[in-house]
Amino acid sequence: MTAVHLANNKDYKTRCSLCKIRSYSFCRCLNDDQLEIFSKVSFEKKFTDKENIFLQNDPSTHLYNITEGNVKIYQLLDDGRIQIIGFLYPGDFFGTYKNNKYNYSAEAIGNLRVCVFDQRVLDKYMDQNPILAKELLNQTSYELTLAQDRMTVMGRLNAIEKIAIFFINISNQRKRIGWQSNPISLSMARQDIADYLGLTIETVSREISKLKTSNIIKIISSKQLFINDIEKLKQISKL
Amino acid sequence: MTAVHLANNKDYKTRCSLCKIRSYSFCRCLNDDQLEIFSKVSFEKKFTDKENIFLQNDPSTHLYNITEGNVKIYQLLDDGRIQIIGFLYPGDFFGTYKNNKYNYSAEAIGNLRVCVFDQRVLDKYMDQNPILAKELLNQTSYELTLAQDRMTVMGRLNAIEKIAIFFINISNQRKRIGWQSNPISLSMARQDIADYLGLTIETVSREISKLKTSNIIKIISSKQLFINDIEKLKQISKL
DNA sequence: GGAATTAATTGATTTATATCAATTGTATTC
DNA sequence: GAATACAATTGATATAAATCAATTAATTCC
Repeated sequence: MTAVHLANNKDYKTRCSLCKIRSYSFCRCLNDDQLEIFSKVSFEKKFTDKENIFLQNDPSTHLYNITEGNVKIYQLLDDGRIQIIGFLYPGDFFGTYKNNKYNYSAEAIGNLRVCVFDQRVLDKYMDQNPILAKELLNQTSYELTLAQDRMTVMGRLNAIEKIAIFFINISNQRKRIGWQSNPISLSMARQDIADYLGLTIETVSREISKLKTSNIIKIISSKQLFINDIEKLKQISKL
Repeated sequence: MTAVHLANNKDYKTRCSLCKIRSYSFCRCLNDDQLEIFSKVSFEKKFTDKENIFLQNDPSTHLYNITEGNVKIYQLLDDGRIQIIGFLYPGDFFGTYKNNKYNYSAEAIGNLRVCVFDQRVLDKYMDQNPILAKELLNQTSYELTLAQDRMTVMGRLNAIEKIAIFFINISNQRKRIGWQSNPISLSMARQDIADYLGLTIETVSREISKLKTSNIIKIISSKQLFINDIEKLKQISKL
């Protein structure tokens, strides 16, 4: 088959056209013809649990889009202190669209499938497809508002308030991708929650226990919990 | 003069073509012809010290670009706690490019001049000028990396480390716009520094005093200080 | 399925920062 | 230029969260 033949054949299935999470992803803005080309400027890659996708300060060459699994992005200090910047889900993108080095390290949580884009190729592609540039701008702007909200959480909320908003956010995240919002599952370890909220594992554990004792949540298992009183939880979170 | 006449007359000066901070601003990506049109989709507005440009949760209609002066953007909690998200300088933009409401309040520090863009008009303009969409994406991506760095500062650095990195950032910011990097001026009050770093005014004051006692900085006046030992300051900041 | 390993919880104590309070320093105003 | 108001510093104490330590719970692996 020639390239022209491929482009004209409506039945031919590209990787993109088969993609299940496309409607949650930045590439949703592209039509079938655009997608045809788009699937040629990207490729798929797999990672396993705890595998690094890239490290902070590595020369940044690619942008990644999650198609399956979860990713943890984090920054490390010389003395070993860690700050988890975010937990990412299918449809989320990470890496960098431009800049010269990655601003954080990225690690797979469980089995992971990502769509990989070469920065320069993506950049060129956008010149022909302003709609994609606008969509990426949209998504990045939204990411920025989330990051700004998190500054307030990190700077001004106390431990119990941080935990409360963390649970509410997970619940909302589930709703957003069409899952039931209530029994929520904590895919990450307690230490990861601590490193995400700027607390210690002991404080996280204690505050969760307090929420349990006051019957606001019910611990099904250490990684699975039921929110008994969402209103009280919202009230505690202050946001 | 007709519109055609205007567009062809190279001597005609639009507001944009006279703008002094354009080279530091997202509109630097536009050529003269594009700028001609661009200056018609924006207008100028002035604010005085402590005046609000907009409040958090106001319906978001405009994007602002600072041409002169400084802006403080912040989030408020019901109980009065405040988190300053950022201090903005000429060339910085704020507000929102899309979304339905502003994610923070914005207030003028001193006399302020801004360039105001209607969201919808800007959005349409980008369809014709992908270069502008890409430039805004670039800038927003960069903003996002700064916000991510700040998560680590807020979540994992202690008071003295926060103050150190704050001073270093101001020094770098000055370099970036071509000012001398050393005697730095703190245009904001101690309380604002505290609200920016997630500390109290007393802690900020004490930590600054410690840096003075250990001769790392020299206080010229409460709003003007000289960095004696930038290396030691960097070392403290951990970043 | 029991031993070994790792993760999470709970307790005791310390510590960094907040809070409360007073003082000093710096503008502003008449 | 004294009087007033506001901003910044310094001191004493309280407290939320960290640290250190032990125990319990949940996985992993022969």
